[in-house]
Amino acid sequence: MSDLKIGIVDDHLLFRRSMTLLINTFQGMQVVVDAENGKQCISKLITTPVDVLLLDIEMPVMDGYETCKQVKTRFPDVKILIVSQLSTRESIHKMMELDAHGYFTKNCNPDQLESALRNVYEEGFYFGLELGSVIKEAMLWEKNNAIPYTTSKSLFSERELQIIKMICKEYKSKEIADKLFINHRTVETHRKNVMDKCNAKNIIGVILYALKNGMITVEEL
Amino acid sequence: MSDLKIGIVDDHLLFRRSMTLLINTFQGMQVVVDAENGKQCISKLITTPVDVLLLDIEMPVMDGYETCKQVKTRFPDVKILIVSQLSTRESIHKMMELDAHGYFTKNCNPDQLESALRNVYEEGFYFGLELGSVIKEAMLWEKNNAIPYTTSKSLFSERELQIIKMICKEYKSKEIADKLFINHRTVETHRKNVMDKCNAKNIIGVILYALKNGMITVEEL
DNA sequence: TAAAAAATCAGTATAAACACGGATTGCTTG
DNA sequence: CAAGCAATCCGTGTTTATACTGATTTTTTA
Repeated sequence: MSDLKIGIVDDHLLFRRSMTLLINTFQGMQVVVDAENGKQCISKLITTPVDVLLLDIEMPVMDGYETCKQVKTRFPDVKILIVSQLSTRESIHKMMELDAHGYFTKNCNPDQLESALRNVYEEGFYFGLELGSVIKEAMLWEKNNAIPYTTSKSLFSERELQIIKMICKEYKSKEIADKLFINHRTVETHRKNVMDKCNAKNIIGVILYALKNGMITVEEL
Repeated sequence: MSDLKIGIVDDHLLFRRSMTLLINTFQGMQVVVDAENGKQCISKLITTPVDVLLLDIEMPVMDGYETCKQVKTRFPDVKILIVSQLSTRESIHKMMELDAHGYFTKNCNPDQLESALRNVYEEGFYFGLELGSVIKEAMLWEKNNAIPYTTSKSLFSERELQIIKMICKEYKSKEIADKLFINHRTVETHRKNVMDKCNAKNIIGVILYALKNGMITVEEL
């Protein structure tokens, strides 16, 4: 049986190189693709096939979410393993929507990485143990258990998040209202609601809350 | 001659382990200390001396700046090499104030890491090549050259940054004024000034500008 | 299908932020 | 020393955001 071919996509060269070294110490695995962003990754995959792709979420040029989508459609056999600093409900849910094959944080144990790569290839999916509580709750939900799924949803609705992002673009309530064709008082209601949701005294608290929890990123603004 | 003893301080286990592997491939180097934060690092250094300490800036519990200070006073022979995602003027200047022995970003080349470790130990300092432009300007300044240092200073003054941080804590101008024993109109003047400095329409623009440029971080808030 | 949540609109009032002026003090620097 | 800048103070007025209410419609979900 030939080696398991691994690809790494991360914007930090040092991380890529040291990870390559680490992975090459694992029996029967070999890193064959190394890209610093999604665009580069896609073009490399055309000439060099991989079995499992290690994909960072936070990247410039083309981020992990977009890359994941494209790889799945263009190279459906490639298993995708998301690597991230974030372990929020939101980012995990977002990944599940994308139907990636695994997820673990940079805090994970090297042994976990080895099993992650194997599991993803052999069984098709892997979850880092450090995400246990989140996964447990999701499974309980699947079993129609007492813990309702709604409690684990994103704190903000899509609309609210949209408005928060526009506030970050320095738009005033009136301007946002005009762009969304709604009343400016509605925008103000949304502002009030999101402030209540995260116990913020003003909208700045909401923005920083969203940033801390990865609902929005500095890069996208 | 015995091996160069290296210590790694970073909150990401995976990064520490893979870096350890990478460094151990370098001739005459060995990682002997591995800590996930400044506190743990200090206690480990008491029993296990190192020659060079790889120090991450962004960490919970005790960050890189504080750790650097403490290591320098308690273990003056240890050379400190800062590893960071940031390569802003501010963070570099901050490091220079702390009198660390080297600085490079996580984007650097593995070969650079090897030379960094050697240079730091043998010559006492190292700068990553990717910081070239910043260093060049700093050197030109030292030579009393045409490029004035003031043009490369942080956009915001210390006072302004202090106030921006307090705004992020959801304090109102009046509350900030009370805490700093100044007039609330003065705080408003500061708000106006920083908005002008980065062409922001409101204070939210200033906060996001500061975040984008690493003057403040989501973690510290 | 009934209940819950999200999205919408709105009145009244106050508080806070921002705009545009101007000014003084002290410190650094060419 | 003159110029520049940071930090401080302030008056006047407008705009925006927030507080405290209440409500309807549509969508989602249990």
